[in-house]
Amino acid sequence: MLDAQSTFKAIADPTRRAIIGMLADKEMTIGEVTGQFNMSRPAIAKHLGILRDGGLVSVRESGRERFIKFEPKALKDVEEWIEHFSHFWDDKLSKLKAAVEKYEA
Amino acid sequence: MLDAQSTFKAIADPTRRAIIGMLADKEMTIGEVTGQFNMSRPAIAKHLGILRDGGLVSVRESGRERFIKFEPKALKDVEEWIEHFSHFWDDKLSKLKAAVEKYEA
DNA sequence: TTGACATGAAACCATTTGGTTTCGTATTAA
DNA sequence: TTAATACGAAACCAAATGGTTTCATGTCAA
Repeated sequence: MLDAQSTFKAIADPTRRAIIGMLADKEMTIGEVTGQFNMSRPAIAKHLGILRDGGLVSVRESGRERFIKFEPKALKDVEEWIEHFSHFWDDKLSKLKAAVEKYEA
Repeated sequence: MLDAQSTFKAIADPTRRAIIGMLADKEMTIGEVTGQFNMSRPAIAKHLGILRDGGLVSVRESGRERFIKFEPKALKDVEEWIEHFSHFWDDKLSKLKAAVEKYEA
């Protein structure tokens, strides 16, 4: 069902945000991700599990490896929540952008 | 110093996101906010403290009351982190928007 | 086929989180 | 002046969080 809560929880941790940043560039195995942190593999695996619960990554198994891939949709959902408040910092230019969006739709 | 971490932590809780939603409309006292939840006042006061740590609200004292006000800047910071990944769902139209933004700047 | 590799899973631990109740203290209203 | 109001602060608690170590298992390579 991918509820928003699990996504917000997932991005609340700095290690997990760093992982997302790495995975945005390319798929990585759990071992490769672990190599980027001073932390045990099980700890990283737990973080990846939470990221998956939050819909932020998917897993592809290949032999004994697991390739982790960034899934942007969940992040887009968070962005849309924030957009509810964007009129606070939106100016006229941003309203133009919104109009353009509407035109496209 | 308003580090991003405290802001991400602040919005990770559903009660706190609900509080933000209410405060977007108008300033409220701690008692008023509490009245909207089935939760004790100290619990709400703690949430408000975390929101303040995250830069999401400010407090104005007036007599025995504390008026809580939504502060959008911190949310904008979160949005900007997400924007780092927006090219995943951006299409050509969004690139136009980006171009317009650049033109303005 | 044997050993190294990549991972899952479980048990465990300290700290943080999200809540409570209780009590103290200004401030306002009657 | 007295009582109710709006809040802060402290003590406390259960559960969640973020980490560890240990062990088991399937897969690949020599």
